Amino acid sequence: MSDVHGGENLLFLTDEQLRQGIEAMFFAYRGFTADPDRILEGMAYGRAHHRALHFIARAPGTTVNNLLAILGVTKQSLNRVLRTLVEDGLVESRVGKSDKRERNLFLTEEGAALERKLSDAQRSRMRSAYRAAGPEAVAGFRTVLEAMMDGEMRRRYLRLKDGGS
Amino acid sequence: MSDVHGGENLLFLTDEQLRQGIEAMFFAYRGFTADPDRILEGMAYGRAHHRALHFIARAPGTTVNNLLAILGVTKQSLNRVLRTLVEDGLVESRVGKSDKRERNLFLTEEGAALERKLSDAQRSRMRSAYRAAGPEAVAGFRTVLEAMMDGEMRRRYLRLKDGGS
DNA sequence: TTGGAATGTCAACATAGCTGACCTAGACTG
DNA sequence: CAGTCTAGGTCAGCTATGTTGACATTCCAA
Repeated sequence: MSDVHGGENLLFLTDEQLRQGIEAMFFAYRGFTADPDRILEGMAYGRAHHRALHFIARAPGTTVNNLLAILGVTKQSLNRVLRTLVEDGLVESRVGKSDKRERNLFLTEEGAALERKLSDAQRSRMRSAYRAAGPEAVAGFRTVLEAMMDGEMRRRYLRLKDGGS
Repeated sequence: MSDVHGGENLLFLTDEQLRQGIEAMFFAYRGFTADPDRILEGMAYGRAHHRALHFIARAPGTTVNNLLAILGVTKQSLNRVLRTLVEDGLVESRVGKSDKRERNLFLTEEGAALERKLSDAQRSRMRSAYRAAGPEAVAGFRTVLEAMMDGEMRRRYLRLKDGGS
């Protein structure tokens, strides 16, 4: 009965607290995407293109299937995005070496340049937020985000994070 | 010069660390929206309806203009959503008392029921994440999210958070 | 050699955002 | 009171991004 009023771990989790977390997530995500969106507006690209560029930059040579799973969209949807990126010379799609059914995706110079531009903008905001909040807050931030992911996505995230490819 | 190698606050912010934060945000947001999305799929509603319901529940009697500013969409876009919610009897739109040009928005019983269902699902995930991460991580999470918002959105968020309406 | 997996393509559609134009009603101001 | 501004609604049309379903191609593996 030492936990009768819940202690930190329960008292803490009022609906109001949770709702504030939900709203914080909503407003913060808007900030999170605002800068790349601004860069992309006017170009014929959107967030979907940004995401594709990001993960190709992150894991050069990744396959379409892998990208599909990371992004969680249908292949038709991804394909439309990928096609425009390939047509515009930002992404190169090479037939797989060991398995020729696969396509390995790479950024061209131009693609890498755009990715860097988007990435820089997004990192810059993240850097400000991290600096303003301090190292301990950042650790907590990461911990909560990880706990919020779906199991499958968490596995992918962790693999990217400390695996590499 | 005591900060010559940056101390915790700089060393910390390698591009790799920042990228991990970006990816964590991406994957976590997917989890964050997954449960309400699942509930709404099949109904004729989507995330836009969820957001409208949420903020009307949060600030009953809010005006269209206020909602517009919070959601950051055009009135045409919001109107389409609001119209279906009113037609379906989930939201009530009352002519303003002091200013009859305004419309004050309220949830009906039915609207409140759906909002609760969506909200419960989303809170439930948030609660698990908070519990798993612990109170200190939660505080850090909130701090970083606040720092990540655009100025205008941060003001709105804080007003909602400790103002009430 | 046949079955199945990986990839790509076409068509059709839904959702949710956008712009621009235009309307009414009501409020405010000279 | 006339004129202008504000809140809201609506119409038309566009874009980006997602969805299904159907189907072709390529090629690995049992």
